[in-house]
Amino acid sequence: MVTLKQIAEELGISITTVSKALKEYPDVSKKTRKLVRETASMLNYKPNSFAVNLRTKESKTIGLIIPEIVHHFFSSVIKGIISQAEKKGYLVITLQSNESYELEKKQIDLLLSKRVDGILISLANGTGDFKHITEVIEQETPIVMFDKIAKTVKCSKVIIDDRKAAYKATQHLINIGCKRIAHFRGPLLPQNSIDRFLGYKQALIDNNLSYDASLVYLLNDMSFEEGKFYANQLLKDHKDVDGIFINTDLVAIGAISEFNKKGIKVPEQINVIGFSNWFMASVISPSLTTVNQPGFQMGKKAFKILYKEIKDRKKRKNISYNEVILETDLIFRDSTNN
Amino acid sequence: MVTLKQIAEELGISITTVSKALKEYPDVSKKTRKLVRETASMLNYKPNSFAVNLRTKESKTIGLIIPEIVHHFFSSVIKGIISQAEKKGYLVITLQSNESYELEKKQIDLLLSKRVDGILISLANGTGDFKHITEVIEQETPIVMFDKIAKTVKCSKVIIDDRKAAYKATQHLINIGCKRIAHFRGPLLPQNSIDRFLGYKQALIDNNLSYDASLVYLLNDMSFEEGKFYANQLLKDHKDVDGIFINTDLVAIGAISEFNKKGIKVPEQINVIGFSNWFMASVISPSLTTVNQPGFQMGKKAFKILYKEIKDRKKRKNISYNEVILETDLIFRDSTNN
DNA sequence: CGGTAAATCGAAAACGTTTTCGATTTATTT
DNA sequence: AAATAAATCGAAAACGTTTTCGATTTACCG
Repeated sequence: MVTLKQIAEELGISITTVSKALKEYPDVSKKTRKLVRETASMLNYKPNSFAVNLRTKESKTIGLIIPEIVHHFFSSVIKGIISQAEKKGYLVITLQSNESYELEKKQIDLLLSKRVDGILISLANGTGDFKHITEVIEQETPIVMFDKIAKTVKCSKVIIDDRKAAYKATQHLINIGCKRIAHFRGPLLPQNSIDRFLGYKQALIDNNLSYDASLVYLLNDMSFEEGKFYANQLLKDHKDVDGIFINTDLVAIGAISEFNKKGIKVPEQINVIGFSNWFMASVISPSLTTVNQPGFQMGKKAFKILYKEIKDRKKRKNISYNEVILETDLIFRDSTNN
Repeated sequence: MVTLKQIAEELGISITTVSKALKEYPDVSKKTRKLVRETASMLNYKPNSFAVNLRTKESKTIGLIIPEIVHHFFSSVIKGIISQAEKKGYLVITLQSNESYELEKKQIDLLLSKRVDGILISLANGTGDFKHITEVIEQETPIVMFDKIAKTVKCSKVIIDDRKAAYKATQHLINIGCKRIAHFRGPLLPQNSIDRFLGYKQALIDNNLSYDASLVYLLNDMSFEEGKFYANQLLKDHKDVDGIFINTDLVAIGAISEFNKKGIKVPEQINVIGFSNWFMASVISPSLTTVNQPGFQMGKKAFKILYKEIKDRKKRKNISYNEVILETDLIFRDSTNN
């Protein structure tokens, strides 16, 4: 591997001058600059990033912690982050917390000890304690949370308004004439499940439809099978239900599949709205009306904010936390009688 | 940030001894070892990885280049790689080539200049020239290719036998009585499309079914819409087709969706087999018979091989290239009349 | 041509670690 | 107690870069 020293020796000048020539310092003549440039590219010189990192105290690398990689929404976020990072010359180290608080903590430590320039994180469902996050902030390493966040932690965030989105979805069900609307909700953590539930409830109340707790089903693993199971359960419990707002598309698809099997017509007998706009939502039949969750944009935005914080910290500007709420919209398809 | 120097000063001993005490060197007494350990953890010492990298010339980081992150198969591979890498103390920098040869080349350069310890890559569809890969090998940076590989390049590889898998799928169609079997094939690159086509063709020939080129449709973007389009086309061109082997699940799902729409019964009138076993294959109706492509395992295996090469190179052992072919199996579902 | 200003260069320190090898201390043996 | 062996320590170089600041050279002006 060729170093500055070798170029210097080749030309009989000092390492200093070589270094400066390669990075537009004003105190090196055009002649030697050109010379250095030429021999550098001739020898195929590549700066040793280990040395650069040590010297400049930054690695142009950020860490990313995601609960689950194999997931349409999250992989879209990853793509957004990576694409934006690459534009700014940053690389992304990705880790998966597997929805485990313990792993998440270890991974934060790992990233800090690798001295990444910043961290992007979407919290694991099980995470209820945030000391590992606040420690990052105290260490002055920029961090921004996205999607699954901790409201109480003071740092930048990029989210959607789950409550509002759920409200709009439920409102749509009401607008098209539903009177008895069920909800398949997610677990008690993360916050998103709660917010979607609250949006659902609020929409009912605001439209003078009585809120009936027995119409709300608490799911655990949010799987296709669970969708089928609770769809079946719902049919047993409440014959009069004419609409459901479901926490996530996969479950909604399970439910629709069960309805199809049982001969219940969607949307004629039951209107179904999902959440996320997974790719397959457009592909099943009937296609699924759902809330579009802009993963790619969320990733881009999250990186942009992190980038700004990294730059500000470098300039010793006092950083101000940013909280961005991305717009969601309802995608109208065939599972609702629009 | 606390350094070895600070610990040394704190205890009035040399940096050398501190360093040695922290890494099980035999020439430091148990007493001082204990002392150093204690103050290190008290001061929350974390070795500066930039310095460690510079000194040891390795970063415990590998690079990963993937054509497309938002993709069930590839995200499974990523997950496999990251999970395995973490076990061995390696971090993974992920880049997306977007199926572009030019980007792929740049990203290889980027990773090399970051001095990753090794590279994992699945080639972009457009990549027909492999100089950027052979350069990596010449630079003595371990590299292993997976899934979309270059057969002519001498390095370790992890793949499935696309040809065999396609053969088995087609054979199944024949076994259940299909006489006129169509094929929706992928573009001329990557090699995988070719191999799947060849497996299809071979199965026909081996079973004394004449190969009819007009039953093979060449797709471009492998999308849901294309699946619908060519399913429609097929119905117009060939009324007698009773089975299709389709290059990838998404297209197969498009085709089934079109058949459903047109009132063509699957599998009664047409048997359909896909490829990949995407998650949604089990979710549509009828559920899709398909070839299971073990992404997670592929990721794990690819990292394991890379890891071995990294270790071997460090020990200056002469490395031998490894070519692993993972088993695939046919998942029998409702789109074929089994 | 002398003197000043501007342009150009390089020595050296610093980043924080690892590791070699020689020095010193302690323990063991005769 | 002297000699030897074993245990313990530390100085210093090295990894390759960046950057400060002083030194040297060149250009410019009167």
